[in-house]
Amino acid sequence: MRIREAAERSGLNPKRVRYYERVGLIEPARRLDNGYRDYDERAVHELRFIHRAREMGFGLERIRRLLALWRDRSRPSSEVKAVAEEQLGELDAKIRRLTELRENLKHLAQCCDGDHRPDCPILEELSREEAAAVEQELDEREAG
Amino acid sequence: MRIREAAERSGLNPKRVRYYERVGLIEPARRLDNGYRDYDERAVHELRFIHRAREMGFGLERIRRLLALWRDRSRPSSEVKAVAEEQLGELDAKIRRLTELRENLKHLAQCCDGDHRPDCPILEELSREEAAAVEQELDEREAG
DNA sequence: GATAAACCTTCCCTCGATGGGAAGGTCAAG
DNA sequence: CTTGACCTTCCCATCGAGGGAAGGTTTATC
Repeated sequence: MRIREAAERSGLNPKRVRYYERVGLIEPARRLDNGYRDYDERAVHELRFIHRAREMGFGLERIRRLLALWRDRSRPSSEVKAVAEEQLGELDAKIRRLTELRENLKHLAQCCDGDHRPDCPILEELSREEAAAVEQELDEREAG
Repeated sequence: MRIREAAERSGLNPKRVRYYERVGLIEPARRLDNGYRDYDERAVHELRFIHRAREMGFGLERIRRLLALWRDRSRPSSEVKAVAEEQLGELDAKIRRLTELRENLKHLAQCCDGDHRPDCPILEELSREEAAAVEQELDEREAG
């Protein structure tokens, strides 16, 4: 099976498959006489695993660890769960940050009339002179 | 005022200031005789504006538009609001996506015993043989 | 046997928004 | 005169790909 078929059957495309090989996520494929990569069912399974893990939002480093655990038939499920908890922690952090940004911006946007006049609390907020800048400067003078 | 001071007073660092200049977010700075960039208070105000907009989560292209509106004293606030609404839409989409990922993964992790045994619903989910793959293949055969 | 198409290969560039660091110029204090 | 703190430009790395060039192979069709 050449790369296109392996890619299609795992939900990927050839570029991504080559990329995953290049970064060492999968073993370098065997080559046919003409230099083409040659895949078997086992490889397709691994590629599908990677595809699904990407869909679930895992980064490639985390997928690398999940693959190692998957291959190890005697893994303790606690280790898999640990990877998942890490991922969950990251997701939580990102969601929290984005939600803060959203709430903040939503508030400002609600306060903006959105008419033909130039006054806008959003721009005012962005250009506000702030005590923080002064504090920062003081901090740095003292530290230096 | 040289770049370090301008950067500090706007909450940035010199690298970012040069970068913003390079991508055309700010005008190229005047140069001193020795080639050093020279900034005034107005430049610091712009840099601070950019810094705060970044903190609020805006990307540089959106900031470019906000800067243009900020400079235009006769802007209608509706245009500023429109930029903010775009940003809000993006934030919402990202949050929705991340929340879906989180709920899905949280569910799987809860179902995982997390003990010394190898059985794990997370790995099972990732390696599950799926009708979807077959369907996709069929779709593509038909299309081709 | 020619030709076109659909593949395959490697290689490099692009994205966003920086950070790191090299190599070299400038300036003030000790 | 040297040290150190600046400044300059330049290139490389990140993450996870996609785009596309340049060139080789195979398959189908005429």
